[in-house]
Amino acid sequence: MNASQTISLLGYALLGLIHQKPASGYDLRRTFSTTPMGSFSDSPGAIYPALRRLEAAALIRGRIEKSAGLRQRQTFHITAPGLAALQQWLASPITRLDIVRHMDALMLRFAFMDGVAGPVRSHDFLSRFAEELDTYVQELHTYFDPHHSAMPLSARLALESGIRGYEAQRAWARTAVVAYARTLKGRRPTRQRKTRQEKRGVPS
Amino acid sequence: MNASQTISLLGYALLGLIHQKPASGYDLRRTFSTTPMGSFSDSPGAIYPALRRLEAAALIRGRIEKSAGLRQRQTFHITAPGLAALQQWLASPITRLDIVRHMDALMLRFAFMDGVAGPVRSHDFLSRFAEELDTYVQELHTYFDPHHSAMPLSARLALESGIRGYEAQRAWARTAVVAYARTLKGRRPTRQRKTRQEKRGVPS
DNA sequence: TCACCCATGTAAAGTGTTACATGATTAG
DNA sequence: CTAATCATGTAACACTTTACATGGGTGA
Repeated sequence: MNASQTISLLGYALLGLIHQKPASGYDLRRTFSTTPMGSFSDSPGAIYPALRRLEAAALIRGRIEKSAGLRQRQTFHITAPGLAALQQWLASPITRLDIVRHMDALMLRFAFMDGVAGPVRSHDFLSRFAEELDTYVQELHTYFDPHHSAMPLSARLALESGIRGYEAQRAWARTAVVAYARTLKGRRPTRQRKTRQEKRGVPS
Repeated sequence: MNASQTISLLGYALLGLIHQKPASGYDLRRTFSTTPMGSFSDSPGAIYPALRRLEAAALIRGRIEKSAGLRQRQTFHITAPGLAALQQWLASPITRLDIVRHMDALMLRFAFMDGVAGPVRSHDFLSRFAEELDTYVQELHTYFDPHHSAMPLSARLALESGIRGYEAQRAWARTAVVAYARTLKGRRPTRQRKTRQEKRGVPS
């Protein structure tokens, strides 16, 4: 509830994973080193301090387990304020800045969205995402068209690569919106109908 | 030549831009705020200290200009060691880690490559890039195939988005390799033939 | 005169990187 | 016995972010 606390992207990644399933620091490190979440560093110097920050903010709580004869192991669980922080983060609007410089954060938010906020929110997020991508792609084109002939070949190609990347994201978002629309089959109230999310998907 | 100095990605971006054309801090800020290089922050708190670090390392040199009646303005030029550092950076191998976590750095390197190292190097870089992408895309698929059915829809889609993105990059790289091959028309010695780069493109 | 653009900077705070350290258990 | 894996941590360092500060010139 403390208004001044900020949470880094790594912090949200940890919070989201712990929400899916309680985990130790070591578990989280392994998630980062063995799954496509590998865009996060698995270094202990990043993860353990981040966990301590989350715990200090009361967003997670650790329980020491001495089950096997191994070294003590602390499993973290999410708290009510932790879940609230996660939901608030997922609900924040998509800005141009997010598109230009924080695509990774947007994708992370979306990855957690079904389990935390439900498929209706996921669908809404995707439509907004596609819209925002659309305007940015147009922006890139209006820069590219008059400038491209004066650029070195590699610079021009690099810019094209970026544009292609954003276009691919947009195409993906559009098909994903359709996938959700099919899943949410027909009736769908104006906004949402109680978030019942545990209905499908989430094994937790 | 100091072996211990490290240069941040922002530092290389500045170095590369200054190599293309001498510029002041303000010029560089405007490049970041008005072109697709906007993935870098245009905040003075990042740029001016970075410029001072580069200058302290003797990679760039600033000349004060008082041309118009405006406030003093310092234009930075690249030095011989600066160009060497840039070339060394561009020549460094493409690693898996680059693909997973530093795609932005790879694209930046490529954007500068024609002007600094010549089109032959650009072509070689792209082939290596496509190869490395290929193995990573396969890696992602071998993770995705057994896991996707157990993932929440949004998580699965987020992963698919990542895979699509890498595949788009790969497709782009392949067409770009062809574009270079056409440009380098026919004869092309085993390695390189003197780097003559000013032949085409670079307006500088 | 007021606001805005040019142009450069500083200071505090927080975070990630790198490298090192510790100690128990298990497989060969 | 040795190496690898489990499991957690600390310390130094450099970097980016954010916010503030300064001061001249220009257009309304």
